Amino acid sequence: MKPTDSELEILHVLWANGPSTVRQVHEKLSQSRDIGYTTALKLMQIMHEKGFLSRDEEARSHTYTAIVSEEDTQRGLVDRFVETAFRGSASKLVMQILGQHKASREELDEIKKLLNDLNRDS
Amino acid sequence: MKPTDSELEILHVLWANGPSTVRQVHEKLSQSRDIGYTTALKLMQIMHEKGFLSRDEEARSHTYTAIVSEEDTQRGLVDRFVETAFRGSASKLVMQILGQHKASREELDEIKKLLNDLNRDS
DNA sequence: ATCTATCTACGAATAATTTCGTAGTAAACA
DNA sequence: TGTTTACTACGAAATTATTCGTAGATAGAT
Repeated sequence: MKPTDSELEILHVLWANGPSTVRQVHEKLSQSRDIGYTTALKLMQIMHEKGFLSRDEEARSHTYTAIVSEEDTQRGLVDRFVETAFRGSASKLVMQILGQHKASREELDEIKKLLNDLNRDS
Repeated sequence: MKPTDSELEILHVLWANGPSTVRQVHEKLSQSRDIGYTTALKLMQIMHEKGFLSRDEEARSHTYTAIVSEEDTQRGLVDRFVETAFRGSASKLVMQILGQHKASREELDEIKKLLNDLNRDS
């Protein structure tokens, strides 16, 4: 299933920092936007119900861990996005990005290398 | 502002077919999913209010035209998507896609050409 | 002239998401 | 021991998106 935008914010924190308490996640989120503690709590509870997060209830403050991987999640999101925004044409999406200079010189080189590797295989 | 998923469906029809009546759009949408006529109507009315579509009310069946361009819209969507799903790293998104073999050989070649051109400019 | 089909407008139900307040409980502290 | 602090659970409000039914008007057909 697809995480919502708010859920993604939380996943990013957990992916970057590893298993965390609500307090820790809330602290991180607070750096970029206004959000109440119980809002973060509720979101993480819901994500636990949905199976996005596991929860260690040993300590009084539970520790949450992302069950879904960053790669798998992003793959799903990209699939959906390509479908809705680009009617299935992934290459049009890539062209859009590259045309926008959304990547630095180094990144472009990295992408080029990947492309060459792909060509070699196929 | 960002069009919703349903609104994007309609925009895609208008971008592909040019100015159309609700009837025509509804017909197209019906090909891919179940949707009532008045649902399509309502959506297009809302999109008109939001400024996504212009409307010619001369005839009894109004003719709607996409005001926002496909490119601009997609640019906005990509920006947002890169932000929420990839924390701002466009190149990670590109790598994701290319790694997924989501593009055909020809498309890959086209992308490579674009990359070369970009390198030349910068 | 009447009936039928087609159109718009509008209200409202439903669902999904986001938000936070309150209550209850346990721990830490004075 | 009593008070303050920190935590979870839960309910529910607010918002946004999606859906469609109904009413009223107009055009076209009989």
